Formats: sequence, C-alpha cells, structure tokens
Amino acid sequence: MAELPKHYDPKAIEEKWYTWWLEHNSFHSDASRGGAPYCIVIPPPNVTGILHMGHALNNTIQDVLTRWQRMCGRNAVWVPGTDHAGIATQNVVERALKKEGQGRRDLGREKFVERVWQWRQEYGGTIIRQLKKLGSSCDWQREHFTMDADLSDAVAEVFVRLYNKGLIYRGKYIINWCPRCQTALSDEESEHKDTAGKLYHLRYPVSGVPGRTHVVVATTRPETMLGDTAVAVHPNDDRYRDLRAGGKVTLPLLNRELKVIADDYVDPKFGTGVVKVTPAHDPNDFAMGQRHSLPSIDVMTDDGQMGSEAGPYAGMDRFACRKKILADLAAAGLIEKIEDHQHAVGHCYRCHTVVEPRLSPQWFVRMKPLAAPALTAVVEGRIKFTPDRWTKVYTEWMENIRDWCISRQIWWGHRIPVFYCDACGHQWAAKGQPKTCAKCDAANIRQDEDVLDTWFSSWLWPFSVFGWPQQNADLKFYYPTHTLVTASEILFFWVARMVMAGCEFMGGIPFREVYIHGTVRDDVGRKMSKSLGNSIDPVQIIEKYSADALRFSLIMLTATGQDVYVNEEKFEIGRNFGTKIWNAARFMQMQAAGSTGELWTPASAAPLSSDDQHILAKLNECIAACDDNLAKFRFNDYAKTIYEFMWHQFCDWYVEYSKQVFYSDDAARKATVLGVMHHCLSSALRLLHPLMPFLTEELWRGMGYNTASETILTAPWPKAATTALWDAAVVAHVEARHELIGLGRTLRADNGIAPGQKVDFVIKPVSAAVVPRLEADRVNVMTLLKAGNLTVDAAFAPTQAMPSTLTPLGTLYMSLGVVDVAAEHEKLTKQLAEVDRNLAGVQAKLSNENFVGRAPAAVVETQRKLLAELTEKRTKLAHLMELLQG
RNA sequence: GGGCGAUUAGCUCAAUGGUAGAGCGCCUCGUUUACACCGAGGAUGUCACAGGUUCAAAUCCUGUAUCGCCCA
Repeated sequence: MAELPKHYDPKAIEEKWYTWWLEHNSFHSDASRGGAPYCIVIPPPNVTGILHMGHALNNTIQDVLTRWQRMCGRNAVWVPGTDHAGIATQNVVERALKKEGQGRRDLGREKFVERVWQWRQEYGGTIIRQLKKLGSSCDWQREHFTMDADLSDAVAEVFVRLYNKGLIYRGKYIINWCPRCQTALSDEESEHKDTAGKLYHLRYPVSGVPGRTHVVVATTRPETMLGDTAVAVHPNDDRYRDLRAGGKVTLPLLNRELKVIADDYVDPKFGTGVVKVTPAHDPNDFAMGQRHSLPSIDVMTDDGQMGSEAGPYAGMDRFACRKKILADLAAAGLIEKIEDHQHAVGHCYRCHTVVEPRLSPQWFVRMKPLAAPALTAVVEGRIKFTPDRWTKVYTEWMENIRDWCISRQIWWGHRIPVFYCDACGHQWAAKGQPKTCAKCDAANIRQDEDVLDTWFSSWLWPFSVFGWPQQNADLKFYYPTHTLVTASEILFFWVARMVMAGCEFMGGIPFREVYIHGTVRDDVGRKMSKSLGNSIDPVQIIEKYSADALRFSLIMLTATGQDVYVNEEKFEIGRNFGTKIWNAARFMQMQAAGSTGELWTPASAAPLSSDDQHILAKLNECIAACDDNLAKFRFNDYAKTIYEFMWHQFCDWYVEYSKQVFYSDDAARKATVLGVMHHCLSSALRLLHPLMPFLTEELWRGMGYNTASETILTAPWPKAATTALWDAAVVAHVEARHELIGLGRTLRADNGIAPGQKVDFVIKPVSAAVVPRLEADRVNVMTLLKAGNLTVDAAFAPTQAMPSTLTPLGTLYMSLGVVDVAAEHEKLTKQLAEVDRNLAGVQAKLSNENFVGRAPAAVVETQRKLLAELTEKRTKLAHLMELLQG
C-alpha cells in the first residue's frame, strides 16, 4: 500500500467498495446455503420519495444489524424494495400532466396508469440509488415493488380469502374524504392537527312550545347544518321535556323541519345541551341517525363544493359557504355567540387538505377477528418492542380497533378484485380477469372501479417478498423475519397490520422484535420538513462528509428510542473519527517497515508488557460492550464504545507508549507491539464495520488483513478472549499510572512549564510493591511527562519547597528552581478542604448505626476503605503543607 | 379530554438506589516526525419544582409546572 495521505478522502473509496460489493454479490443471501437465518425486511420507502434524515437513520440501523449478524456467521439477508404509494404517486403524475394542460380523465384510466408506470421507470429508482450511496447492504437481487406481478397476486389472494370469509364488506359509512385527492382515506391517514377554530352558537327557531322561540346549538362546521335532519338532547335532560313533547324545530335558511330526538350520546353539560344532528357528515351523528332512523342528506360534492342538496348554496366552495351561511344567519339574527375553540381537525396525510367526514359507500375490512391473534402475540411476548413502552400503545390500539376503509377512488394501485354481473346481479371476488359471471355465466360483467389502500399491500410485505402465496424454500427459511426497524409514525399504519396479516395468512408472527427509533429533528426540535426549509439533505452530507461520517454521527447522537436533534456541524464527529483511525493506521504503517499486517492473536501473556496487557484487556471490554449494546439496540452506546477504545485507549495511550519502543533497538519488543497493534486495529475495524463500512473495508485491505478474509464484510466478528492474556493487577496498575501521568501533567501546567521544557520528577512510592513496576514504567512516565530525570525513592524527603501531588502510586514531586510557595500553598489548601469535605461525609455515614446495620456489607466496606484512604491522604497533604512552610 | 415521553454542564445525551460523567462548544498553552479533522491542561451542575419512601434518591412513589408526541 502506498503511503497514505494525512486526510482520508472518502469519495472515490466509497464508490469503489460499493461497486466491488455489488460486483461480487456480497450482500446476497441464499436459503440453500443454510445456516442460521437472520432476516430484516426494509420498511419500503415511497417510490416517489427522496432520502431524508429519517431514512438515513432508519436504514443505517438496519444495515448495522445486518452487517453485524452477517459477520457473526448468520445467513443474513436484508430485503429491500419500495411501495407504490398510490395517492402520492398519482398526485405526482397528475401534477406533471397538469403542466401539459391535461387531467387524468383526459387520458382515461388505461393510458393514465401506463403513464404512471413510465414515470416510475424514469424516476422511481431515486431513493434506491440513495440507499446505495448510504452503504446499505441490501440483497438487491431481492428488490421488490408492491405493484410487481407476484406481490399483486398476493394482494388479490388476500382480498379473495378475506372476502370469502366475510371479513371484507362494502357499506355506506362516514369516512374521511380528501376533497383534493378525491378519495376516501383510512382513519390513520387523516392526521389530526390542533387548530384554532370557532365554536358557533346558532339559534334554530322553535314553534309550538310556549315561552320558547328557539334552541341554541353549537357547531364548528356551520356549513354542515344544511344537512341537519334533527336536533338531539339527552333523555334525562329535564330542560327540554317541553321541546320533545311536541315542539317543532326549523332549520334556518332552508326552512326544513327537524326531528327532536333524545339520545344518550348528547352531553347535557356541553353548550346548551342541544346538538344538531347531521348524519351524512359526522360519525357520531351518523350513529344517532341509525338509532333513530333519520334520513341522511349529503350536502357536498367530491371536490369539496356544496352539492345540489345545499339549496341556494349549491356550487360554493365549502369554506366560502361557511362564510356566507354565517353572514346570512347573522343577518337573520340567528347567531347567539361565537367563541374561540381549539379542536383537532383531520388533514390528508398526503396533501394536508382539511379532510371532510362524509357518508360514502366504501370497502372495509372487519378488524376485530384479525386483531385478536395479533394482540395475543404481543401480550404473550412472542413479539417484543424496544423501547418497551410501545407495547402499550400497540395493545391499546388493537383493543380499540375499528374497521379499516381500504378502497380508494384513484387509479394507481391494485384494483379491487370484485366483479359484478349486470345480468343476474351476482357479486363475487376473484383473482385474475374472469370473462363471465361465476353464477349465471353471462358475459356482461364489470370490475369494481376502486383500488386498494397501499397499506393493503404493505401489510403483506414480510411474506409477499418471499413469494407467498407460493410455498417455497425462501419463505420457509426466512419467515418469520427477525427484527423490524421503524419509526413510531407507522406503528398503526404498518407494524400492527403486518402482525395481523402474518397471524392470519402465515399462521404466525412476521417478526420477533420491533425496534422503534425516534424522529430526526432540527437543532431546535422541529420535525424536518420541506415546507419549513429546515431539512438537512443526507445526500449533501454524504458529499461533504462521507456516508461513513453521516452514519456514525447519526447513530452516535441517537439515544435509544429518543428523537435526535441534528445540525450540520454534528457530522464533523464522524468525519473526525474516521480521520483519527486513518492516521492511527498510517502511523502503524510507518513503523511496520514493509511487514504486512497479518492477523495476529497473542497466545500467552508471557512476552507482553503491562501496556500490552492493558490494551488487550480494554479491547476485550470493548468487544463485550459492543455485543451487549447491539443486542439491546443501544446503538449510540455501541458507537461510543468503539470511539472511546480507538481514540482514548488506543491512540492516546497505547500508541504514545509505543513510540519509545519503535525508536529503540529492541526488535523483539517492536514485533510484539506491532502485533498487539494489528490485533487491536483489525478487531476494532471489524467492530466498527457495521457503522463505517467503507473506511473499514479500505483499511482492512490496505493493512493487509484481507489475507484472512478477502472482504471485511464477511470477516469474523471479534470474540471476547477466553484465555487470560493479562493480569488484572497489572491492568489496574496501568490505570493508576495513567492517573499519575495526568496529575504530573497538571503539575506542569499549574506551574507554567512550557510544553517542550524538560523537568525532573521524584516519586515517593505508596508501597514497596509498586517500586518494581514503576521502575519498569520509567520510560513511559518520563516520555509522557517530558521528564529530564525520574527518581523513585521511598525515603525521599524534600529539602526545599517543591510542587507535589498525591497519586495512587505515590507522591509525585516536581523539581523546580523557584517555587511559587503561595500558589502551591493555596492549591494544597483547596485539596485539603476537598478531602475534609469527603471525610466528613464518610464519617457521618459510618457513625450512623442505621447505615452500618442496614446497608449491604459490601457498601459499608467500600466506605470503610474510603475512610482509610481519605485519612491517609489527609495526613500526606498536611505533611506536604508542613514541608512547604518549613 | 385520555395516554405516553422528556426535563441532569452553554448544547446533545449517559449514569438502571451507594462519591454526578461523555461528546461537542468554551478558556489557556502547544505546530515534538500518525493526526490542528490534532495534542496537553482547565472552567462549568439547586440532577425542573414540591412532598413522601429509604440508612442512603438524579434514580422509587405522589403531586405540580413546562415542552413534545399519540389517540379521541
């Protein structure tokens, strides 16, 4: 490998390795290879989508898991794909058509759908290309699209099965209607937003009741009054007995007579206790209408205008109509008052238009029977949520489930496989394209015009991608999948429904664990959105900082299941870390003098120095912590673990110590240190590979570790060592030495010693036992303290004032010609005060009988030891102060 | 209205009943042959608030406040 540049330049390298992996089909998994499967299916991004930070986080996590499991030897597969996003895609293509001055109806259904396919062909691959840029190790051979023939077959199969089981029905109910997209939506697709609105108190004239000229009803949507067919009061509300006994209520403006009904639904405490009833425009009113056989009057049209039933208001936009009605009512003196009112208003999740609750004939899935096994699967722990709190959100939704409106009045999607015979009136569901009626054999049959909700294909994803309803080897091998990684936003849309589909059609759960990560926000906590203009484009971050940096930074910042706040400079974390590792490798290469870095595993502790033992112990801790954190989905802790090991343990200490060895003539030591370094680096690269796939692959090969495994992608995941290569006492000694060096550096800084200036130190050892170790450490300590001389002297007694400090290994003195006695005195006084404060705390505890009697023995013992240490420290400090004065 | 989450250093987060930590930022010093995308040192906390449980509370319980999310 040629000499490496000082800065890692990721651009060419990321491109190079991704291409190599693709060419070698490195991400492909084959069921016939056997072994233990590990399977993740991607939450299929919208085919119209472009990569945003949420995708970047979501897919990095999936890639980390997949690469980790692959290196652990599992037969790992990550199945990618996109969904056809019915409404969104249709909107995109309709917008393009509009620019050409056309509407979809000008083209007709067939031509329009052709046009959408064309669009998909041309632009649908954007997000897939971006996922590749991110480094995703998806098995691209298995890429699927929800409109593919086989996945469409699965959709039809499922529809027919549910239809024949009586779990799909068509009926006229209140649904959420988007007047802009001109289609029904499911309850989940109507996003409730708190909106500052008004509560209008309207007077409805009353006749036939002495002393009453009107009743007052309150509404937030006055335009719906045109569809009123009754007013309702609570049955026990005595205030309105007269009204119910024979009063006549007239609907203003239209002068229609309204029925007066009594219903438990009415809350007597809300407003006046009288409500208007509009069965065609409100779900609660609809239910009341059913109970009281009220007529339903739909006063609107599909595009949100007032319809023919709206009398003089026909043809007006619904919001213009609201204004006009209010003006007309005001003119007639029929407005009692108008109050400010906060309420949740449904908005279309695709175009954000205010949704209109509206009576409409639609197809529904009966959810209760499907929910039961899906609920049990989670309650019994067969599916586990992380963080656990989502379990409750899931179960509550399942317990209160409502039927799912699955029909959409659009053209892009799976057409509902229901057929109608115009000859005999028969209606049936079938796969394929029947030519004649299943019952009377007549040829004049037609298919339902509507298409299915996109989620009606997504909920089959964990098994449809493996060929279901075909029963094949893949399905058998990979199903159920293992981990589902997703954001909370689609818990109901997708996760919950997949569990239902898995239980219903596969007879078992679709995945074993669900990891729900947070939302990516800007640094003031706002959700990133195009309209706010606060989104950071991950592709730009990749261009500027590299995909590795993006991945590492994002994961490092994301606490388990919490939202993550990012701004652009946060991505420097990952870039800097990459450069740091790069330079550590560069340093090793400079010392290696032509030797190729073979994967070296130490066999015994015999030739190892205390530093060697220490770094190996730290590596071991790092491996164990990585395993633990990954298993618990603590990805940020996983990232921090490697960061701490590589940067602080390896670079700050081990590499610094190693310099003296490399500058010496001791060939054996050089070889050992280099071996330890290669062992550490090659292990750390593997631990880091799932997070920074590109840099680690480049160094894996650059350092020559590819003699063991050609690509790091399939290199064995490091295992925590089983044989003891270190002595715990030695490791503890090195930690203590680190502390001593740190304290010595503070002495230098406090006394204004210039960084390059050498100065002498004396250690008065804490015990005879540490003396041989300190002697062995001489070069290390001297180098890192820039000491001119270092004396270890048990009998040392300073003859003049000297700056000093207490360390775990003994008292450290620094020789200095002139000492600022006052400053040194002040420092020692501060330290003494600190010790006294701690001492007081410990003494208070130990003199408390309750503490000594009730606290665990180990805790008491710790405090006793602390007392002894602090007492000794106090004596020493007092002594140092005496010497200073003397 | 119901539920969930958050509240710890300037910022983002750890600490899972036993002496409050990290990264970034900030201040001082430094370009010594891995790295200034760096190194050495330093400063910074009423653990949101109020009660309670406990020998011991950032941590457990109750309540309050503020912010955010989900559901009606």
